[in-house]
Amino acid sequence: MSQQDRRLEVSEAAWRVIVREGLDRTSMRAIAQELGCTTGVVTHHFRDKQELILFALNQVTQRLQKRMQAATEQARGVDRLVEMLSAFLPLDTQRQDIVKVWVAFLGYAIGRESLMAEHQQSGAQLRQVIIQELKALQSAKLIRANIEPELEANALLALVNGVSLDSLIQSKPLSPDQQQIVIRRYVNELLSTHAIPGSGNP
Amino acid sequence: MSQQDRRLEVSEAAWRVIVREGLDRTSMRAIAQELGCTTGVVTHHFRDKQELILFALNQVTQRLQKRMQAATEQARGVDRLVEMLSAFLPLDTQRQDIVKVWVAFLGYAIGRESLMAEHQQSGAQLRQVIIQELKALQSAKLIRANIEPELEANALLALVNGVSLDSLIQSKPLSPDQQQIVIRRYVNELLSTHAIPGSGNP
DNA sequence: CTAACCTCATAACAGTTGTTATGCTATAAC
DNA sequence: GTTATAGCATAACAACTGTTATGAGGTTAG
Repeated sequence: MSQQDRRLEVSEAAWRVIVREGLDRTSMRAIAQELGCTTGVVTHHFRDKQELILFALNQVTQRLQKRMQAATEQARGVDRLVEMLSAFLPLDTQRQDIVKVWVAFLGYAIGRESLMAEHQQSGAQLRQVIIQELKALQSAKLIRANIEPELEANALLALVNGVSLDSLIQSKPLSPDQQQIVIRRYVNELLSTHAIPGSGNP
Repeated sequence: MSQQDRRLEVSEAAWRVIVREGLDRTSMRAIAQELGCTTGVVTHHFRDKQELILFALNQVTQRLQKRMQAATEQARGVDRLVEMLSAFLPLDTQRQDIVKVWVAFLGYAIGRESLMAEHQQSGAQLRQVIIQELKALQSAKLIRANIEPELEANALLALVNGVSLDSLIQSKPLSPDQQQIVIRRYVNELLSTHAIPGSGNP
């Protein structure tokens, strides 16, 4: 087993503890115990806890990007945009865990400028991908020309993030079908075949 | 100064520490120091830390509800719905702090069933208010009759939550104007005068 | 005045934290 | 076989945590 794989094992053990017990109770000893080892493993493969936390956080964004990349090659046109956005939705237990870990890290980043910067960086990357996709759809005349991709990219990511949170904080959360309906409803608003209401375009 | 006021003072000191240093670094001693006292004040007015955390969290939801209530009495029709939703947006520094504290608590609630239940409870309350408002707008024939208020309430709250997070995790966050535009764009989709596209209504 | 009480400072407690140093064991190099 | 190194267990460290007990000072009630 390579060193990189061992780091991944530690990181995944950390994930499990975070989801089960919370980030603040995710101590070095708890991670080691989850892995069936002692803290020696953790300290040997990671300089300190901050490096471990950063590694585990990067695993979150890396998996999300991988999922979005996979969705990119699955469909075309507007459907592809919807698929890309759906990659973030907690439609299965795996992605539900990702959301939980992500939220735990986000809350942990409050009051920590450097960690919040990590979130912003990965957020900016995702934003760029969506912007590119929106511009391509505009060129293909599939969505309206009078919308700003930079604004709508934020809006779409906001909606996806919000729907993801919904599964955590709502006692009656949206079903997987409903989650995608909500996304599609907003995307519909961007279609070029779509009637334009009075307000909303200053 | 009444006991209740003193509890509020402690709670507000806790807020400041949370926003500045993060929830996990918000110790009893840090709160006391922020207040200019010792831990004696904190331990005297709160049985233990859990009670303090719960009180501070309830302050978040209470303030949000108060803001929404105030918005309710300010406008009518669809504008009132938009105003109610805008009450949650981080349009000023005060509400930005509320969002930060809220996110910190939400991340803290991961792996803590009881705390997450608190979030779900307040979420359910807000949901009910929005559902009632949507039903009223349906009765007034201001929004379409063929939408499900229960679903759209989740969607609207999801969008609001997502836009709030956007101000934290996006390097180029939406401006206050843009935030409301996004909300209004989705609400427009619900208007009865609005054309209905092919998909999106199963 | 005196006694009760509320408010809070102080100090000590046991437990947990991240970090570090040390040493064991197995594998690989020569 | 000897040596070197990687992988890890173990233990000890100081710092910090929430909690509790004790007592001081000020206010109020009788």
